[in-house]
Amino acid sequence: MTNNDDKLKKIIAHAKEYGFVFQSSEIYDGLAAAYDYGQYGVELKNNIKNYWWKAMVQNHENIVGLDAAIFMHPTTWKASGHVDAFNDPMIDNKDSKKRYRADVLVEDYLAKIEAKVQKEVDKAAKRFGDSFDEKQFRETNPRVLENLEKMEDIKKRLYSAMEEERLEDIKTLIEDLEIACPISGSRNWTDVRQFNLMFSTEMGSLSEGANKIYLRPETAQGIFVNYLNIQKTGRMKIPFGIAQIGKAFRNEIVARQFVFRMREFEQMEMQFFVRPGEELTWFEYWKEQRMKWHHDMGIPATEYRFHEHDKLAHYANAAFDIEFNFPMGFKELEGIHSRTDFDLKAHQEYSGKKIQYFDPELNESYVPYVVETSIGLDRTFLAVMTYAYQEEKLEDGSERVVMKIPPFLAPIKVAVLPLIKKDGLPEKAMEIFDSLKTDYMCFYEEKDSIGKRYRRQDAIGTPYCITVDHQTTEDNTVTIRERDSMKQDRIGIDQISSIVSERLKSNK
RNA sequence: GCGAAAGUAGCUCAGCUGGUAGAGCACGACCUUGCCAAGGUCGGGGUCGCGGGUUCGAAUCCCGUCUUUCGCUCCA
Repeated sequence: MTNNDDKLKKIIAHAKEYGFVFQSSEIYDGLAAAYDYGQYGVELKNNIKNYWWKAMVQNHENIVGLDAAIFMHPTTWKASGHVDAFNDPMIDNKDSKKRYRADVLVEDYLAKIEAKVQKEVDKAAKRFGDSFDEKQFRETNPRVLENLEKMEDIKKRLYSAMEEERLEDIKTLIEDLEIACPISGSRNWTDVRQFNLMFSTEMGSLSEGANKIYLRPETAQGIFVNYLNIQKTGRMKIPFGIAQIGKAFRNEIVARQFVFRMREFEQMEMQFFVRPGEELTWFEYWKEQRMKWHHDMGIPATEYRFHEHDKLAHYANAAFDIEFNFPMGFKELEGIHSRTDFDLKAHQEYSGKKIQYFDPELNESYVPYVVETSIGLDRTFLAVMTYAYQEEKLEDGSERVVMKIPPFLAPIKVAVLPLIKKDGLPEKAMEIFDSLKTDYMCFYEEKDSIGKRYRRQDAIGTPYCITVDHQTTEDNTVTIRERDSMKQDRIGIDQISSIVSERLKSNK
């Protein structure tokens, strides 16, 4: 446990020192749980995206891409269920540390008054027998009237405060009513806070005046609302998929563990539309496909495992996670969900547009079922970093830190290094650098000793170093050093490109 | 949100009971060397997180505040 905490810390420190990941707005003391990808981080991230896009879109004739806007019509989130399920005012009791929905606390209080009234009514009913007129009793009995009036007053205050999101007023109401925590019995409350998973902002251009609009909490809805567009313009036949890479935003109360849980993060999602009834077959198919994608990356299979959800979300009828062995243990990396027709049906209902597919083989129309694969890009990045980060003891007793990033994902593929910075070696090396740079991300450096430069490339995971020495100027050969084995071969300059490209391919 | 810890150079940190800031590494220039983090010379860089208080004098003591990290809570 301690070792693994250390490992995460080391990865974070290494990521910063070598330009992979920086704390957001660091010069202003940083912003919690927001990170920026630096010069090498962005390369690694782009390579991961590219690997995914190729595997999903390029290699499937029936999957196409999409890049939807982050802003979406507010009704989208009503249809998806995000607005209702996550728009509650919450309040914490400082003593019991329990969190409650503030409006529910007040509602419970109202229910208690109502129960009191009911008791009064029941008592009267018993007393008067058959001649009892409940309506009349409620309208005339002073004690009942007083309570009913009180309830009306509370309701008015609560609902207007809720409607206009005056959170302080809800708290004042709770204080006025002297509502205590059912567990601790204390009235030591925090302020009421809106606990919504979605970030919101205003968009002034909507016709109904300034309107609340959300930053999407998942990329999936961008796919669902474009289902008709793509199916029609692409003449897509079921089964088919739509893939998308993009940012999503969730206002998590606690976001931590480096890039594992951030409030702004990037997802790579594919929604696969299938015939109703065939979704579980496709679910199995994608489960296997996605795991294969991870294994093909070059990280040992033992670092991954499946985890089945025992509690299903409202939209799903089957759900598996692919978990990765992060420094903090096995955690979710990707989700494969059978989302049924929940989303498309909801959008059909809210938009009034018919979202149906006419299946010529079955000769019938239906709302397609959806199998989703949704992977966290930042988490995949962290998975690669976790696997790649290695501290090695060398034979001579010295240590090196090497990022064993799968070569095809490495930020820099080739570093070109003149052995010394004179005798025309830098010029020769620059020539080689120029000949390679259009095909690969290359790096040129002539500062410091050659050993130091090798170690620096190890630290950013560069798989190959080409060293130009005096012999190069005589016979056009260089040495190529391999990152993991540290072995060197002497090869001709004209062989570099084919050797490198061959080895980069073999890893995938 | 609650609890704990921390904040001094790019990084890791030192700075004892108050006397106007240091080290190693890193960085820049030059010299020397030349295949796995070499050596030398010179140099750049910090209003010690921020605000206030005590004091002749605060990185140091006191109060407040912000931020980060960890634990708890939460988690479609």
